[in-house]
Amino acid sequence: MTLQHAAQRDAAAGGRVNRRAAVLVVAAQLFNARGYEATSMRDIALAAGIKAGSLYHFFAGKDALFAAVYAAGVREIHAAVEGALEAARRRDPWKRLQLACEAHLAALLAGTDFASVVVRTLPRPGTRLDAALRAQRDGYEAIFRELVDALPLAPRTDHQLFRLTLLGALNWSTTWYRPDGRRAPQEIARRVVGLLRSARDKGACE
Amino acid sequence: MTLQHAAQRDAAAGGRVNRRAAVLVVAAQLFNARGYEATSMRDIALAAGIKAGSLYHFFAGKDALFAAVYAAGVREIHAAVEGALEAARRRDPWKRLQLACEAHLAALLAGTDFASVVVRTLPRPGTRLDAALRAQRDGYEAIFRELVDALPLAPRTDHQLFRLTLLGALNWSTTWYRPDGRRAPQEIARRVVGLLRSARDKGACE
Amino acid sequence: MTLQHAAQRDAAAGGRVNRRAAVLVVAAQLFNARGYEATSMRDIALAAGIKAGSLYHFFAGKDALFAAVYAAGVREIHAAVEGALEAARRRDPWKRLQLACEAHLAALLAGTDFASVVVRTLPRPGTRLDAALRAQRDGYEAIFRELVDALPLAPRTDHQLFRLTLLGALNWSTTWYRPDGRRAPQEIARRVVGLLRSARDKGACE
Amino acid sequence: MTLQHAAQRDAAAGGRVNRRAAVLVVAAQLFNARGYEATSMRDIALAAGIKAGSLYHFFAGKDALFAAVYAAGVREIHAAVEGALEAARRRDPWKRLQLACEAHLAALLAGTDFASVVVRTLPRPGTRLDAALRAQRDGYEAIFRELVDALPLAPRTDHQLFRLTLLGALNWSTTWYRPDGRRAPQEIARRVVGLLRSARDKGACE
DNA sequence: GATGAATGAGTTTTCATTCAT
DNA sequence: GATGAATGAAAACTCATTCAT
Repeated sequence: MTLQHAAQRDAAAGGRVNRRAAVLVVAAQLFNARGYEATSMRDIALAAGIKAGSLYHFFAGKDALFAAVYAAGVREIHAAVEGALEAARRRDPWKRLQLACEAHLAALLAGTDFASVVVRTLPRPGTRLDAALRAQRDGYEAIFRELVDALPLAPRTDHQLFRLTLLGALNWSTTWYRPDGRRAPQEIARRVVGLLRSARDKGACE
Repeated sequence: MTLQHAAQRDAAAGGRVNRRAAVLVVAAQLFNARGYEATSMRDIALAAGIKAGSLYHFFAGKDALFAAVYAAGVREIHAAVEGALEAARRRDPWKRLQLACEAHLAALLAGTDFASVVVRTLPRPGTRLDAALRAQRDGYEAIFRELVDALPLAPRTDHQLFRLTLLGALNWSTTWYRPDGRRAPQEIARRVVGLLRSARDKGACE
Repeated sequence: MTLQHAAQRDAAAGGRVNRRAAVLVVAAQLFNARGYEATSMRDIALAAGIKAGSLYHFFAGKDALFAAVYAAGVREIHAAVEGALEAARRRDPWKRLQLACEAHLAALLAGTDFASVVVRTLPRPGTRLDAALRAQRDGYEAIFRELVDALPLAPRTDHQLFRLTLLGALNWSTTWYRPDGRRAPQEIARRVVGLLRSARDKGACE
Repeated sequence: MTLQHAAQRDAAAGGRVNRRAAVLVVAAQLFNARGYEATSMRDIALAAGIKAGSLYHFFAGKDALFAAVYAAGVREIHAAVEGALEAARRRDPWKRLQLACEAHLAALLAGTDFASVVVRTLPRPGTRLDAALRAQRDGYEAIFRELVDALPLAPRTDHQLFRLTLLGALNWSTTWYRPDGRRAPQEIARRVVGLLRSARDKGACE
């Protein structure tokens, strides 16, 4: 959001201010639409209105550019979720989880391309890039570890698997969600949490 | 499974038998490990022990080869799930869903590369390839539509979202599952279903 | 003509008789439509209803196949012109030239693809193929040398250039002639000869 | 001419100046010597002293490169003929036609490879390239339409066929002309026009 | 005769990257 | 900062030809 706004402001101002930010924005769009491999540096340069060689003034290479996009994506989701939790500091654990999920999914499905990239453009496993990005993502997911651990779940519930199931269901929605659908991202998130809540916190069945 | 076995048998026999099947197997491995774009026809040919040009005797092009791999994957998962359901024809709906999920996840996480490709190597959206593969997958997912519709879910439950949540959680596990983990695919599947079950069916525990 | 008829007869008879002739026919079509380089042996095989490898039972290679097509074309034009001249043995030289030109142009523009290939698909100069084909064509063009030499042209007329001008004008028509045009090949030929005749044989101007 | 001179000057100067022009020159040579299909981008790059990939900085592809060569050829012939006509504005129609033909044939037979390509390297009919080039050529040939229409030809003479005959005879000479021949291009042109003139214009000799 | 498989050399084209200007 | 030129490596794919069956 921030990045995109900055870029748009610059462009509108005919400004030379933050070319780097503008590059990031179009790169995010393209990576998101076509994937990492299928997006060429030339494509990005063209969309950014500069020449391919100029990209290397801002980023060491394609990997670095992608990493920057990814990092921006993680920051964006992170900020959205933290913001939501900030505003609900005193609510009960389920409500907090629900709000976090709503923010998470809104960022993924209705936010900028930066957020989508994080979930949709998986770095090739095993690469150096992969390790770097994984670290970023893990930092973010720690939030959900805390949120889930705070839930009054039945004993013997596997908290880790609960978290992975929840995030998996949410993240997977990027493969089927269509913006014109009849459910807004927030509602989807609320309902998914609802599916996993039910009798969970009454300690009933395992 | 069949394909891989056939190919290995042939190779072991020093046989000339089914080169096409052997190509499919290594292609599945590579597509799975690196993704579609990052896997070159040369890589596949090299791994298959033939020259790159020879691939075009068996497959019209890279797209066609990928489609064949994908189709084999869908068939494999489909067969596994249908087999499991066949053997449990008289069981209650939740049990049937659980068995289907176990078979689904076992195929994805412990099966051949064909199965994994279906979930992990998403074709670029909008391509002709994408449409073709989507059709194949949709056919398979119809099974789960039936299984979910058969559940005694609380009224006003969104069946579609229930199904998408379940499959999302299962499919997403391909991004975090490690074979050396302490949970077998079947157990993971059982527990995920458990998380979604709980009091869903009017509070009764299985 | 002969070749094509033979091939059609064979095909109609479901016959296995003269596969070679059938290959020649489709090769002529393709060479004519696309040129030598742009026509692949596979294309030819496909159009002939056989597999590419089988072509090599009939022809030593692509060059040989083309040479055979070309030779058939030369023979065809040759036969047409000789036939016309045969039937006009006693006519005056201009009439004989006119009839020859009519036959020549009819073969090129309204005959089989064999004839067109001779004029439209020039072999790459300098190749062995080129030399071979040039010989064939030269044999044929000798006819026109005789016909032109028999004309009562004004003294000091360059007979060779007259012949080259005439044949050039005729042959070049393959680049602009459209079958739906308002002039039939024979009429075109007659008129071209007419343009070159005029006062020629009155000994007037040079 | 201009292009070639520029390129040669650059090369002689060891200059870095106009690589694009140099590429055009060698491309014209090769297209002319071998034809479109038989000339590879590698061949051109090699002859131009650059790597194959570098060609794509100057031309979008092989088609575009050929089109550029062809356009240069048309321009060249066009300029030569217009120049000749310019210098003979007040001459009689037959003389003007003769001068145009001389310029045309000199360009084809003794000019650069650009000019020859126009007549000798026919694009495959039906392709997009074909249509583009045909338009270029048609523009040029309009000159001859005017020149022929200005002739005092006998009534009922088909002007179009007269023009096609003339140009056909001239253009076809590229298939038999050898530079060491005893007739210079201009003389050939003059004589061809002479053959078509004769008593055409009401029996008067020039 | 016929063919399916295979190949080696080739095709056009793309791409991330470098660097002198 | 910016770029035009250049490159080396690689991409997908084609092709004429061979040969065991």
